[in-house]
Amino acid sequence: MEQLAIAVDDSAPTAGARRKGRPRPKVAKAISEQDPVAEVLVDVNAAAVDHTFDYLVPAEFDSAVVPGCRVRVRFAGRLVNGFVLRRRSVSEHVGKLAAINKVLGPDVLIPEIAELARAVADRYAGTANEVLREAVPPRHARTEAKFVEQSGALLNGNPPELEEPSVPATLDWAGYEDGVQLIEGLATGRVVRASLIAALADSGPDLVADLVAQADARAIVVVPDGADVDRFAEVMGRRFGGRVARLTSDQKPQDRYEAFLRVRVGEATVVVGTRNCVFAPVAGLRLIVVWDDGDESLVQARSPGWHAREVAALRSLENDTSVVLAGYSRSAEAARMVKQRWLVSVEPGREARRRSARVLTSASGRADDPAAHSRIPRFAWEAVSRGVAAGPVLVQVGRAGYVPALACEQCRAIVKCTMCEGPMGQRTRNAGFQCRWCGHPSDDLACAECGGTKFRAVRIGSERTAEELRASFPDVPVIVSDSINGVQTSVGTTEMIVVATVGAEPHAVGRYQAAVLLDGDAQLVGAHLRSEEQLVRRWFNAAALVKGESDGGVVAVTADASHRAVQALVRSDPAGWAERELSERQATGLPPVSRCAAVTGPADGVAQFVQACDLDAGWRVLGPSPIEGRGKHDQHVRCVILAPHREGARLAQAVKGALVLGAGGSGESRVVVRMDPPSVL
DNA sequence: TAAAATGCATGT
DNA sequence: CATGCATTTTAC
Repeated sequence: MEQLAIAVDDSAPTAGARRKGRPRPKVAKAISEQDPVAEVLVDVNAAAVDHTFDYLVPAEFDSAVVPGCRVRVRFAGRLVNGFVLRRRSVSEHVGKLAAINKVLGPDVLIPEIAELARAVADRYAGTANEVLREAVPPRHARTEAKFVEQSGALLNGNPPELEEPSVPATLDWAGYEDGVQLIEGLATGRVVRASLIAALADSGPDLVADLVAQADARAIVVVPDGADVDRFAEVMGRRFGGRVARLTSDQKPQDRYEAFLRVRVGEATVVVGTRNCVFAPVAGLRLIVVWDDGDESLVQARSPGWHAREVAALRSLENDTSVVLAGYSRSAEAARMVKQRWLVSVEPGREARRRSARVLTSASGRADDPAAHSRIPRFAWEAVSRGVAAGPVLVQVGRAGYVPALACEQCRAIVKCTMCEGPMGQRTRNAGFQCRWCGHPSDDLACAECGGTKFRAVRIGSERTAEELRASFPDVPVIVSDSINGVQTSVGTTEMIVVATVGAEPHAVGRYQAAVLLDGDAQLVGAHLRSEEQLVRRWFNAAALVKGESDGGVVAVTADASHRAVQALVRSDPAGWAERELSERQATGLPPVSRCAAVTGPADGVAQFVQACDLDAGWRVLGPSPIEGRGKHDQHVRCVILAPHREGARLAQAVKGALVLGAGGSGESRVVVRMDPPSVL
């Protein structure tokens, strides 16, 4: 083939600097002989440009332009980054091709992840770019240099020597129904997909380490937050040594990129991290574990809002990788997957369940004496008092602060913020009144309904709970772990009372002697679709922090003892609870039985958008209904489109189609579309 | 998304 | 028929 020489405009766009009559110099650049065309996914976030564009490969970059490398290209007049996905001999594009401007480092995006990003974008009606931005951490050139040979490629091809993983399982898997099958299935290299409910007495990291060991120590472990990463990575590190890498969102850019590259070159094959690590390019990946998949931090915050559980499922399908959703409870989604037989259920048998703490409810103790108008009912109080004689005691509360919500003493109306309608409260004992949403302070508060100026607390926060406990147990240290005082990740074995908001419970070394779960009733009535599911999840997570019954471990729940959520805890039966919850959602046709698209924005924009979607006649459209006015978006509405789960792909396609046509609008009239948001209704 | 291209009402 | 602003189209 003759050498291609094409006039290439490679000068940077210098606006205004160009003078008339003197055309910009065009230099003829040599183009690669072999496969001169590169398909580039440009980093421009618009549904309409969510596909590759062809560029010419200058001969000087011939060896560096490989699938998966980052490049800089001229697109629509500006220089943008992009990933090379393929090289080809010819282009289908009829117009002129521009040349790649610059190559930014080695191939960090492996084909498997490029395909996964595409699949995730399709599933969520988003773009591959917005997925890749989080799947591949930002480049850090100095760090990268350490991993790159002179050729400009990652030192690949000669995989590093890895120490053999320690293989044996350390826990009693026979105590789990179908536990042995799970372990053996992994060990023999089969693709297994399971929903694993951990026995409250077993440690999560130990369980997961067993699974990882069976999978050849080629695994990804996704956990909700940084504290979990530390706990899990420590145990993994003990068993798999240098093969473990942490990949979290709170790492500094260098550390994060270094960990990523250690995985990319095959030096690390066990990844423990927060949600983004589900995209880690582990060589020969065998298993993905998602821990506590009901936790909403596993949902990507930005658009398109993918869930690590779903990404893991897609990756498992595309790549024949085993997947285990594990935790002390079971999400409604996991229950659905079990029901569909896509996942097998692995749960503790009778004996294993018996090793957990004893659960006390108001039905199990003596009735309260009438004088007790205290925050903590008598039976729970006794649990604290007995427990704290022997070790740390956890008190789980619903909200942070002193008084999270106030009501007018006369008319009982909840006192709302004059700026944003948010609930007014007090953060600490001596603080003034302040809005919990927007922080707007108010010294002279008056009831909006009747003008009353006397109020009573309708909710009690962590701060005031701690105050009561300090008064009752003057000799015992009481610490608070919440968003105001800071979140404590662990406490020791000494006697103390730990007041923590849900999700902020420190782990106790050697576990708590007792736990008291307050505010359950309040969380059960505010009923959003998922509030009960979240509560059950938090209860089981808290119960797993407590010693077993044989060591005197006690969990006291103050919520209505007849409620099925409480019953699930008493019987230690999260699977049964999830199954029942699922059949209830089945009856109402709500997620996860259906897939949904939530469209939010100004009323006319939302209506136009829904109109523009090519909806199936069988799908349901809920709304538009006004959304809670926080700040200035109070005119906004929301429509929810519901489709049967099996038609989810078509729903995403319909929504994406409208987005591509620009039906999303722009500026003030822009609408936001989310597939399967964690909270509908 | 951001620029370019086209459409369309308004004004001389 | 020019001019400004809105809408649509295109980007390699």
